[in-house]
Amino acid sequence: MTRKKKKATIHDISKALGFNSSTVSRALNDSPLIADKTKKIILEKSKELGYQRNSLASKLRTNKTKTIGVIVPRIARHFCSSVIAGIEEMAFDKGYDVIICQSLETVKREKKLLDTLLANRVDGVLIAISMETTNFDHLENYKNEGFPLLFFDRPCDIEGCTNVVIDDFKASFDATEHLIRKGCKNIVHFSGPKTLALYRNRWRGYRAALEKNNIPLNDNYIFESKLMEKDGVIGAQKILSLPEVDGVFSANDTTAISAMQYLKKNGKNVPEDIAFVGFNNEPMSAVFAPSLTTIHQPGFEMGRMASSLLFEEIDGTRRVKGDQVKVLNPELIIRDSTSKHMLSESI
Amino acid sequence: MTRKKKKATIHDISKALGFNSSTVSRALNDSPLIADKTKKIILEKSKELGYQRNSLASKLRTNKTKTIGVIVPRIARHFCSSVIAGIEEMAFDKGYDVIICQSLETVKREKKLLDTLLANRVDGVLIAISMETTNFDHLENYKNEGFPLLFFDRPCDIEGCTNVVIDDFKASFDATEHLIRKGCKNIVHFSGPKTLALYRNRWRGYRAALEKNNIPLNDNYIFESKLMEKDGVIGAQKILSLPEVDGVFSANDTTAISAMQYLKKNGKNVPEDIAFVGFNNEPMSAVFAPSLTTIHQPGFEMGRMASSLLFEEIDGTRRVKGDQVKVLNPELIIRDSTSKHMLSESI
DNA sequence: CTTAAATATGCAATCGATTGCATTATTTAT
DNA sequence: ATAAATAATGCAATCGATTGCATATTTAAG
Repeated sequence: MTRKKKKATIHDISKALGFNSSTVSRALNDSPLIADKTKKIILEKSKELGYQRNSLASKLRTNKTKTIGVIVPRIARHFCSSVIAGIEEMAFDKGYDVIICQSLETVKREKKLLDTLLANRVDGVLIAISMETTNFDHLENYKNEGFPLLFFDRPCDIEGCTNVVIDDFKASFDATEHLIRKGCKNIVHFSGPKTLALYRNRWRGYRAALEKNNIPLNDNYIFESKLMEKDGVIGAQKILSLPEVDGVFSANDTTAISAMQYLKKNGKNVPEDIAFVGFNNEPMSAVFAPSLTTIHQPGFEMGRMASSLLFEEIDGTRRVKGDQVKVLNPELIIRDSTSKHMLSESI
Repeated sequence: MTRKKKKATIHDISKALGFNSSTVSRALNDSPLIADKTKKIILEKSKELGYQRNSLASKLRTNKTKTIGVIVPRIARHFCSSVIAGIEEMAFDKGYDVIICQSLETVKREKKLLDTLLANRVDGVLIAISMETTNFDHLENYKNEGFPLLFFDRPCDIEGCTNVVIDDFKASFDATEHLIRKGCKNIVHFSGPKTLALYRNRWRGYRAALEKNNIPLNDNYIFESKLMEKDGVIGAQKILSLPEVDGVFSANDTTAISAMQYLKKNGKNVPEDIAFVGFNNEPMSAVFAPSLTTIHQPGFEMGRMASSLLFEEIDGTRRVKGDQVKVLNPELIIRDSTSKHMLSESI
């Protein structure tokens, strides 16, 4: 009873009507070769039989899957899901399907997913590599098969690949300078793994802002971690032992908030004692008290941009030589966590 | 140069070695029919040629895709992504691939996604239906094809389908009674669309708790909406015109927090003037001040449970007659938004 | 040293849709 | 009215892997 019904095929339609299956196929694809009258008959029969194209067969034959793969570290991450939203919108317009996967920040899963996508012959892949990914062989191999591969958010220097990123350097520069303008002199930076270009760039932006404002660099002020919640607590503890610290620029919001919570519990006031700037503009950052000044990344736009570039590559409109980089502009969102020292503001 | 390389097939291996392609196929599938010596030779050659199975061909031939589809309203939602995490873990163990899709709460997309999954001949589908879904024909049709279909979170009464849900009634009952114990007498309920069984159950739980405690029901206290952020603002405005209200049980956290923000801005104190209980245990609920008392749903567990039931159905271990329901237990997480009136606590 | 049994490999059909080329039916032009 | 052009349909190969059955090879048993 719940036995899997055999689904109708073009051959069933063909037999039922006396047309050849090639005619049926063409009719269902609305080919101009087929007479309108015939199309109508075939379409009706196909509805009657509950026909539905077997994509597997079609994809096998045509060697085109009209499907792209997307690998993100974690789909629950607000930024990732905005990018996905952008990708899906664009893909929908172009008639592509999207397979979404999460690497959970591990290379092992990343490799496996890439293999699966390849086995399913997706037409191209969009990827934000995992934090663990320091060796790029699997990505290069994939690229060498001749399939379009495009990096977003976390850039990667592979011949023939496009990178779509935001200007992390500028964003971090602005964020840090904002702290400086608010009067901060001793600014800690919560950095992610420097193996990722993205975190290196944020770190560079931070340093550049200090240098430009003649504030000496202090290596003790750089806390490198995976930027998880617990790393915020660890960071806050370190800060408590550095009483001169009056500002923090964190490379993500989660860690910033976790640190602020810990500091608040331990008698420090934000922003009066220590000002905070985060990165990512997570929903919780607007809701936390004090609300967190942070960098908004145009995730949705990035998704649209990345996918449209990928589609151009797939249909041959665009050829990538060397490596190409598209840079999107982030935006500093000023909130309460940096509202101190209004006096020293230039406005 | 970036030309798509033709990928090696079993026939290439077969030609290169002089074995028949069927032997190659069996060898690559580690069939006991093939001599170990031969397997080794074939495996080596396949590596040399960079062979990778064409899943499309394999799936077409075997009529088994080893892939399941998951449709959720929105992958960014914390609860959804925990369910997905649970599903992926289980699927990984069983050697299944997972295609994740989001309906964005629209029936139109839901239908389209179901079609696409069907066209790709997934072995089964897990779905949390969209808020708009009041007509179940597309789901029944899918089910009638004889494919396993399983509902989670948002139950749906279709012959032969299993539902995996949490006990919304009990959770809401507990949540409401918690407010009552804290001394609330005039409790508003933010409800979702009553077309969804889930929200009906939460509403029933709320009513039952009031009845049990001899608190009169008041229809003016039921605010029905789609539970978006803006609905929290609307709810808060209504509350301001009902000065006797001293508690709110919201069917989700987002709306609760948005309402609390608005009330705070307008001079009301939470929990002193109005206590709040939410639903879902979103990350931001722990971080908002005051932190929100809420219902935690075991999303991860639900994902594991739902997918393992689906796999049993796929491999025929389990047969579903009528409709089967698995109920998981939610947990009340008590935080600051209900910390008033400690005196009246029984403890 | 046969014969039966067991092991290893090959052959060919199959899954369902697509498509180049061939064929037939219908128009159009002369 | 007939040749030429155009439109509509059919034939058969193809995509790549799998698998029931047939065949060949080896091993074991008598």
